[in-house]
Amino acid sequence: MLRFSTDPLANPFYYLDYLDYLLDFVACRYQKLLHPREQEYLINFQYLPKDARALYARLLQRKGNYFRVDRLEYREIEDLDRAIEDLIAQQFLSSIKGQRPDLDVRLRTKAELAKLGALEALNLKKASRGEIDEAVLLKNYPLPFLPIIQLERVGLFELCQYLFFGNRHQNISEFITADLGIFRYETVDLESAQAFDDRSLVDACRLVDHMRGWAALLDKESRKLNRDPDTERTTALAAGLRTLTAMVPVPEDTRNSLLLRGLDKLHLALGQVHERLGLIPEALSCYQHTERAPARERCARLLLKQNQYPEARVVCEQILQHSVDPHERAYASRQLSGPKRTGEASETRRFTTERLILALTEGPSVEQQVINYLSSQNQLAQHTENHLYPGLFGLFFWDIIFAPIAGAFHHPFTRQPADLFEPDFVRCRSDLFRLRFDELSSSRFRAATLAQNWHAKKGLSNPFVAWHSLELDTLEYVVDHTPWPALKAIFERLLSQLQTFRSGFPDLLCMTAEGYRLIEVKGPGDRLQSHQTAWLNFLADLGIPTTVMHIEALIETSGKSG
DNA sequence: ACCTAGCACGCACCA
DNA sequence: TCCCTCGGCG
DNA sequence: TGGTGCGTGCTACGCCGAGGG
Ligand SMILES: [Mn+2]
Ligand SMILES: [Mn+2]
Repeated sequence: MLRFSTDPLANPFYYLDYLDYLLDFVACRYQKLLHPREQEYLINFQYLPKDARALYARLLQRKGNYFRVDRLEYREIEDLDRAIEDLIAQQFLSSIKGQRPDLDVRLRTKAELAKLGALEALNLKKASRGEIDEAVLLKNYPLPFLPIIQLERVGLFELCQYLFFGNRHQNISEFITADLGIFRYETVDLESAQAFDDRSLVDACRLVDHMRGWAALLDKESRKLNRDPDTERTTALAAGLRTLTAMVPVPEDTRNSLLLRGLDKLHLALGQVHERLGLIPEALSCYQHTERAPARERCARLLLKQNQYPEARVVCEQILQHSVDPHERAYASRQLSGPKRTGEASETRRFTTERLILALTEGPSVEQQVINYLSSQNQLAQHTENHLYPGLFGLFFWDIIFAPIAGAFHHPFTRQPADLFEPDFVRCRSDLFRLRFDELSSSRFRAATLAQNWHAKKGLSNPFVAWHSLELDTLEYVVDHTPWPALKAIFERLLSQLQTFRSGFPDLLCMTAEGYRLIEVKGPGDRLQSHQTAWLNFLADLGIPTTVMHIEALIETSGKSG
């Protein structure tokens, strides 16, 4: 693995080691994807003095692009002014000199503005921060010079980061949290690892990511406008939404799943905002660009709203034919089964249902209170929910999940292979899976693999294994008390669509000497969700005792009235 | 994949 | 005055 | 009354301190 030290005493420039590693990694593997100008800037950067590179690395990790020089305090950087000069000379920083009066206000604290008399002069003693910024700027209140620098070339470093991680949310701090052991990652083979091999694809992915960011902003704005309406802002939002929607690219290379996944989510997000604004036809056309759930369901609902019954019916039939998403399927079958009658569920329930009256208290969760109750009845229960069978899956198939398939891993901080939730994840590893299923039919192999991987991998990130909420004993107990055909069927269902079927498992595992049962707790007002019903039925069909426990609050009859 | 995903909860609306 | 959020940090 | 739809909030490293209310 990587040899780093995050100890600032022993290695004051530890964070620069990380940036250097990342840039070097990118320069080696992605040189062909970088434009000549970009390569040039990266070389210039590496030739800068250490202080300058360190300052840049520090600022790159901070929020925003503008910084007050008088507020910079980094002990390891000996000559700050020199570092700033060097960075400015190579255009990695620029100096803001009076061109941005808004920054002169925004980067000062309220206390500072008060001391300068701005608040008193403009009657802003009780104003909020936002009002102050606006008013001081508007009134052009004279403020003394404030040295401010602007971070430049941010886009280039974002590009490098994107090439390294293959996503927008991981950054240099991964190096630190990993080195400190806060997150631990499986070691993966990075010999020929490349996240991208085509610049236009990188640009497309980054564009889609940016657009999703804007879509998220519009989403937030539309929620706000739903709460307190404002016609002017609604018009502006609709215009922005139209513009953004018109900009959505049509992918040239439809084989790249990273891009397609981003586009799917973008279409869904835009459709939802349109819906919230009541722009039904526009929402429909967004949803029609993707088959990712719940796009088809939203289509059906909107068509119904427009009284286009035959069209809605067709979409529902498509859902039942092509979608595995339990929510979509439940909706579609409800619609197609005609006018609903009470008590008639779309899918017959094969699990049992119980009622339990408890004196519910404030603090602990309903699930915990049921565990306490069961414990008072001498029954041992744990809140395992989505961690039990997926956890077993993760441990039994660990080496297959992290198998060195081409393109699956491209940096050292990988939680999961890039194609984990793609439809052909299993197909690309079909021999491995076939063999493993064979091996697992031996109870001895199951026991050995479970314990072995538990100890060998303990603490390493795996999307299916929640180390903190599980114990080996519990897993061994469940493996011992589940017939292999049932376990196999659960794994196969999981594998049929990992993203969809990794959730919806019952809350509690309740263990006795003879065997276990699974309990989904439903507090007052809580209801079964479609994917929960689907798993409950599936598990019950396998002969695993499965119960929904509806909790009713014990009403206190004595005490104060009212 | 914290620029998410899964879960519970609360309220409105309907027959 | 306290309390809360958020950003910086290892 | 139960069945729905839909919005919200919580939680994910944890500590510390500045800033704001
Ligand atoms: Mn639950
Ligand atoms: Mn529950």
